[in-house]
Amino acid sequence: MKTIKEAWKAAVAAAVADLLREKGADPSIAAAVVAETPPDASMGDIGFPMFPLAKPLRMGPPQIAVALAERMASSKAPDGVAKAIGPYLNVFVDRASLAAAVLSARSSGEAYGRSASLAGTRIMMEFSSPNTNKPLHLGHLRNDALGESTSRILKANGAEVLKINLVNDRGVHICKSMLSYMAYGEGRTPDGEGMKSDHFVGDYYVKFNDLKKEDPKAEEKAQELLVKWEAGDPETIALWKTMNEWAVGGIRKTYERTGISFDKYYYESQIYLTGKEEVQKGLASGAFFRAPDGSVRIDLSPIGLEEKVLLRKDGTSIYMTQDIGLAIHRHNDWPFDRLVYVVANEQQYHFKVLFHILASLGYEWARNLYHLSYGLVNLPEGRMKTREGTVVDADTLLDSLRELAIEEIQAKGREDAVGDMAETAEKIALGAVHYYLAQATPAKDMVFNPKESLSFNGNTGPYIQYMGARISSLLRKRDLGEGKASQGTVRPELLTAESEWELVRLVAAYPEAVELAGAEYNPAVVAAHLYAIASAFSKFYHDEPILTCDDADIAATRLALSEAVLVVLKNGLRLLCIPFLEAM
RNA sequence: GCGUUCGUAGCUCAGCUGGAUAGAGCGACGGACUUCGAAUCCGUAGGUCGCCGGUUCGACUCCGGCCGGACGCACCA
Repeated sequence: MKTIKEAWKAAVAAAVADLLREKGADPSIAAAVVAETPPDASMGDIGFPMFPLAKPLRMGPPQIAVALAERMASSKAPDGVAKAIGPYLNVFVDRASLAAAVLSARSSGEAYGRSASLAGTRIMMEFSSPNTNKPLHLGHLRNDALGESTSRILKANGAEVLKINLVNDRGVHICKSMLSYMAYGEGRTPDGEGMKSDHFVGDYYVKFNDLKKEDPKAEEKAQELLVKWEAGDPETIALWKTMNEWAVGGIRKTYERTGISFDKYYYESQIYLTGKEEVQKGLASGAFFRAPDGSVRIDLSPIGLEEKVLLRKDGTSIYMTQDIGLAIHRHNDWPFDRLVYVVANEQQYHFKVLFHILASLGYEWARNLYHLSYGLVNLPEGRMKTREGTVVDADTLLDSLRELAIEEIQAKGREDAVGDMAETAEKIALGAVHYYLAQATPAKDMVFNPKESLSFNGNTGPYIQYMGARISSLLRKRDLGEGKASQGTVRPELLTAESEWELVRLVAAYPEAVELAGAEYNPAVVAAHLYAIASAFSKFYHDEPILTCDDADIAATRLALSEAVLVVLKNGLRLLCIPFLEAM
């Protein structure tokens, strides 16, 4: 579709340039013609507004459209016709040729929707970044889904992507769960208690609140424990290691469950001291300065901010120091063209400053750092709060969604048709969550309504999965010899119904959606497109007989269209980390 | 106070980067299964796109100012 659009755009621009020359106007403005999509297929497939040409041509937009339509009719144009519709010049592309192109998507398989728009670009994606004192919650699920699916989308556009996870495994919050375990643990283990290990650790972190009530010095003691940890106290390190293994082990299980993976893990405990040297270098080069109190700072007035401390007067580093060192360290590990940080929008200031600092140090690649900022996930009752116990934990959420999916399968009596019911239910649950998270624009805060995501109706992941399952069912039946499709010939020109044409257009436009999603780091673009296709297919399926069609050629062609739709659904769902289901 | 960001149907979200009558889903109401899977489809109701100006042939979209919410403005991470 893209190439067709561009061919028409070039043809229209050429005709406009001719017209401008005839009228003695500057022909160079013809290059600025814009191609858009008319609101309704009955108005054409590509639209060119004539308004901007009115002044230079000293003609009304409708007359310009007419003049151009005549000119294009006699000249050599791509397949299709251009018509004047009011102040627009609209192109009706040749349906048979576009349909033929769309049906060929079947043989492209997984390659359909890939582009080379980012070929040769190395992109490092940092996401998830869990703390090792508690299990993942709903907010992490948004981060993970955004990071993983954006990575897949970038790869689909030809980029080489390295996914990395920075585990926050040190600090006073980690010490709190350790202190709490020292007080209440009595040598218990996750295995002994039959608990998922990250939840086990998380429970002790929560119990720290009890500890504070019993022991007013608990906060102080946590600080002291951190000092012991930094000093390398063997007993402290041993407990820290044990509890971290529990936490990280459990978190990794959740990643496996949700289909998230990383190419490389970084641990904060191993790198939190890096960056000091870089700050010293910056001091030497004059990018930073030493304040009267002895601390090292940077003047941020060039970006409209004040000063930022980079090294304390005692020479110890802070969060920013660490991130400076880490970015440089990573670029040495794997020289990237771009580095994308998937981090909540509350850290916008941090990244703005970080990027400026790295640029001040003279790193060329610092210009291609990007903070993929996303909003909070709230509940209908308001914000999730650890203290109030309103945090929706990821495993529990998936468990309850799975239970609901099982109930639904049972209610429809599809236990046998589905095969492994537990596995199917799990995939539906994952589809529900990942789609719900994907369909919202990343930058915005969103409300997660558990009840709504469970409904499996309307604009949801399961709805899209369902359309995939229906098409799969048609293909199974065809393979079993049902219907006449296998005796017919696929003839693209037979796709004449409006619902068929709508599907052709949407399948044809899918690669552009993937490209746009990549350019914007926005999986919601793919989600919206998939829903549009699923919805259009549902209408088509309802209105037109496919397998049961009497005409063998029509049956074969409609089935071929369904297969093309299936290719898009499969490819698109994969980009969104939503499992595809043959049956549900 | 300053900065960033968001404000579209009762609720949850789209709106192709400035174009044609502002769209979906949920919820409400009313229809469609002896026929390829009804986890579906069709219809009705519901909007001064927060408010006021500006730029433009044209603004939900860009600019300015208000109003309202969120998040920042650490020698915490």
